[in-house]
Amino acid sequence: MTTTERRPEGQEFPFNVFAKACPSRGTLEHVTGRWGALTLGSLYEGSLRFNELRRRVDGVSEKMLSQTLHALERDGLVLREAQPTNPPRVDYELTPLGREVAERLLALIRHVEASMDAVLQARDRYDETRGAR
Amino acid sequence: MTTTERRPEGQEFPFNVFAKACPSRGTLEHVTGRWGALTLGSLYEGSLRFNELRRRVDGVSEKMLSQTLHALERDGLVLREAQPTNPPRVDYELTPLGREVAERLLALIRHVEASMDAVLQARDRYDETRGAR
DNA sequence: CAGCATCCAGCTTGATACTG
DNA sequence: CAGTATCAAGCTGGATGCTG
Repeated sequence: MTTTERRPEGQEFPFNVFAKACPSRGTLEHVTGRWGALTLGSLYEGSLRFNELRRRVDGVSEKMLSQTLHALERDGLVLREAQPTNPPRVDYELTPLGREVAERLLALIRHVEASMDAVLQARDRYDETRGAR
Repeated sequence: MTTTERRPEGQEFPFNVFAKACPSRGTLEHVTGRWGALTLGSLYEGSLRFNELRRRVDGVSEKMLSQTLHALERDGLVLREAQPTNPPRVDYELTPLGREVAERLLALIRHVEASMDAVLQARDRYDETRGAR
C-alpha cells in the first residue's frame, strides 16, 4: 500500500537501489560509472593487461583505471592475475559474476549506440524550440 | 588488423562509446549516471510528477533532479507534459525510446541487486586478504 | 610494465533563497 | 507545486614524479 513497494509479490529482493542507504547503489555506480562501464565492456571480449585496457578505454587516466579496477575487483566482478615475471605482467579478466553483469551492461550500451541517430535528432528538436532562451 | 576494431563484420555501428569523442558516451552517462539511472528506473513504472520523482529517487536534490530531467528530455528519452493549471502540474514519462533504454537498464539494475549477496561476500574476502595494508 | 603518492584546479553537488 | 539562481565546499580526476 505504501509508495515504497517496488517488487512483484513473492519475488522481493532484500536490496533496493532506489534507497539511499542500500549498498547496491554503490555497486551500480561502480558498474555504470564512466570508467567502470567501459572497463567491463572492454574485458568482456577477453582478458587484458593494464596498458592494453588503458588504450582501449580511450581517455582514461592511469589513476582512474587503477581505481576503477580496484573497485571492480573488490566487488568480485574482475579478477586480477599478476605473473611474477620481469617485467611484471598483470592480466585482468571478468569473473563469472562480472560476465553476467557485463552482458546486461553491453546490451544497454549497444542499444544506446544504436539509438544515437534518434537521440541526436531529439537534441536538435529540443535545441531548436527552446534554444533561444 | 588495428586494435580499434570492435564490431563484427557487416554490422558496423557508426557510434562507438569506447571512443572519447563519440556523442554516445555522453548519452550513456546521462542514462547510467547516479540520478539518470534512478530516474529512468522510476519512470518505467509510469508517469510521475516532479515531487513524486523526488521522493522515489531517495537522496536526489531538487537541482540535480531538474538537471537530470532536462538532459533526458533533450536526449529524447523523457517526455515533459506541463498542464497549465494552478497550482502547476507537470508529468514526466518515458518516450518509446526511453522505454527501450530503461528496459535494458532495469535488467542491469535488477541483476546487480540480485547479485549483492555475492558482491558483499567478495568484498569481505578482499578486505580480509588485503585489509591490513 | 604496472602501478602508488601527492598536489591542486575545476567541476559537481548540496543548501539556501527566491519566482511564477 | 514546480521549478530557477546563486554560492560555498568537497570530491573527482588529471598531471607529475617515483617505486618495484
